[in-house]
Amino acid sequence: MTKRVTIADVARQAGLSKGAVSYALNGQPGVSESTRQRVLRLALEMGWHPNSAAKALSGARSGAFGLVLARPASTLGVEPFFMRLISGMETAMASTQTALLLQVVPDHDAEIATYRRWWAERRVDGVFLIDLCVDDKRVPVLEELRLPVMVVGGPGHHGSLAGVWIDDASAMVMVVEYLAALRHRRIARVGGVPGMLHDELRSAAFDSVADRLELEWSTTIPTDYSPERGAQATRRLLSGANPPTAIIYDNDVMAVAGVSVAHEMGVQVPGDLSIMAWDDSVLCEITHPPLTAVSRDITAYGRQLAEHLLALLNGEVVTEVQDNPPRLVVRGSTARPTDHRPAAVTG
Amino acid sequence: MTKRVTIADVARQAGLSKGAVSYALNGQPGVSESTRQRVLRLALEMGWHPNSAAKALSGARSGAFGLVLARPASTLGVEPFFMRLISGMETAMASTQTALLLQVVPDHDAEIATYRRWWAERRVDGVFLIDLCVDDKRVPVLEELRLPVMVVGGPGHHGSLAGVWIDDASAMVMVVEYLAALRHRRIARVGGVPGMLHDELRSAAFDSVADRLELEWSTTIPTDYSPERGAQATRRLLSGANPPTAIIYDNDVMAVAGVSVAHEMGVQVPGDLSIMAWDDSVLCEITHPPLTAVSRDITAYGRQLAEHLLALLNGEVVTEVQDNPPRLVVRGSTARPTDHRPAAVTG
DNA sequence: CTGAAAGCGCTTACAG
DNA sequence: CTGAAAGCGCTTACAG
Repeated sequence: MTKRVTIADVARQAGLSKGAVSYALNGQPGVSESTRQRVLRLALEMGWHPNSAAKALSGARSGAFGLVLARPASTLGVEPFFMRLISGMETAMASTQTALLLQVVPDHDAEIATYRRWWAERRVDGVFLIDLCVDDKRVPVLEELRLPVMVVGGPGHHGSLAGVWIDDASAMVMVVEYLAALRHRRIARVGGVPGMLHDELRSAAFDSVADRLELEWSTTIPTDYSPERGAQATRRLLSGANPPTAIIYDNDVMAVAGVSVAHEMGVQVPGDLSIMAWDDSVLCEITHPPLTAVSRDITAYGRQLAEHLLALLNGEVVTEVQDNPPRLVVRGSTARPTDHRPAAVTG
Repeated sequence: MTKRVTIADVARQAGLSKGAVSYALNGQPGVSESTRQRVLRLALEMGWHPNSAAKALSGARSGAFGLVLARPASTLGVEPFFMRLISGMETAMASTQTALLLQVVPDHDAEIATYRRWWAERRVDGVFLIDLCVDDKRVPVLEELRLPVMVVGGPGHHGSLAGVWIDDASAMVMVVEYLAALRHRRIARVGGVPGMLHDELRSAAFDSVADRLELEWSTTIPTDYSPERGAQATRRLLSGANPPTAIIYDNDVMAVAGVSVAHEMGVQVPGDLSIMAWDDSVLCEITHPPLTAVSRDITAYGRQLAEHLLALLNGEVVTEVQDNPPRLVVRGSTARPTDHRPAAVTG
């Protein structure tokens, strides 16, 4: 096991040419079924694996997909989202021996430079584009490079690139309707980064449903998804003269931070304040009270994305695919608000 | 930008042979300084990047390090540890254009198969070995493959492989001494998976310091690092006749779960129960009360590991390196225990 | 200091 | 159905 087995070794052992062995191994026509079986068995016995560099150089695929994360290292570890997404992707990629190349960079310019380098180096067969923004400058670059891309997000705003999206807007409607049904009339949202598409979509949906349901009051406070900013937003909301009775947080970590702030300020959850987290995770289950959350199957989403990128490489036409809609998981952090004032609005 | 620039293009443009250009580009002797500068400038202008497959095939490095994570997808996202480690590694790797190949597998057998495949495919120049166990069966395989390896852990138990370790044993002594100084005499530990080296080291250190300090009582409950098991262990500990006054958790997520269980059971933190988390993270800061924790600079650790793996590839001798020791970050979850019984042990 | 040539291990037309 | 050969884009002895 100290020397690597090449296709020439297998060919010699089989008494065939390298070309014939290659055809047999790759399921190409031009070789009899019995020969193919014999070669396959022999390659397995001899412990042959294709040299990935040789394979890539001779025009085949590099056998890797790329994922660039342009978030600060500090934020990265916090949300379970990424690791879930990655492990979902790998589930689908494992069957085709495709590896995942991961790169962490500081910003979108460095991300674009990475795509250009990967393209020139022929490093990857395709990439996943994450954290899609409105007017995203990465999109035209990827279109120009003609690198196969699967966008994590949408709908729309990714030009001619393919993508898989989850319907956050409908989920937001569901969430607000749920809170309204509990008789909440003052609902706040601790949002994400304006300009990021999913944040814009959630904001727009939130505003429109608040309008339609004729809520007494509603507002969105933008954040950078960090627990610090989530806590700060919560303090600001709760110290107003007429605080909200429910807050929707754009991620799990900020929601947990929100619960802590409520505790600190002596605000009862869910008695005085209902709290909702957007992405469900184990964090939502272990806090006290456990958090009602919008749950998306991130692992399945990752799998979908990888499967569609593989399909794209196989020449299938993929444009915009919708993944399963989020579900509402009701736990202990949401309830009908305690009435401190005379009922006015509700009939 | 639609056609990739090769070394032949650069050579033609420069009026040199491909060999000369290669020497110039790689800083090899055999080319004048002025020629080298001219070639370098030209390559940059033309947007040349080496085709990674060609480079790897002609005997050079593949330009990638591999990391296999053999943990279930469910556990993966939860601990911020991995993403921090990874982003630290990438910091060091970015300067040498080395990419990180990430693979998630179900168990150690699949992990070993991945190493064998990567070796045969010449996919990676080296790998990081994580979650080191006592009598780890991955170690002899990697020794046999002669693949450059940097072990994340130790000390010892990794044969002839190189590794970087953090002194968890001393940290455990520091932690227990701190709790003992607060007059805790009944200390429990919610540990990790027996057989994993760092768990064994922490357990041994815990037992020995408990012994030396003549604690009234001490115990370790093993878990799988999941919050469920952490919560379960906490319930068991707190419902005993004579519960501990302090619990040390082997990760942040279980510590947070422990706080929730205490809340549920009406146990005051830190009045009735002091809680300590092993790896500090933003989770420890956002809970109420914020958690006292053992803090390790995971990003720096990742950087160290990558730097040493690069050094190993450059022919430097690396055996066993010790990284900075952990620090104790005192927050609100630890305090002197409220005395419910007549003082007996302390003078 | 420079150029021509072989070779890395595959794939893929092209003849037989 | 099979074999001999060229080629992918680099690196690296080997001559000059």
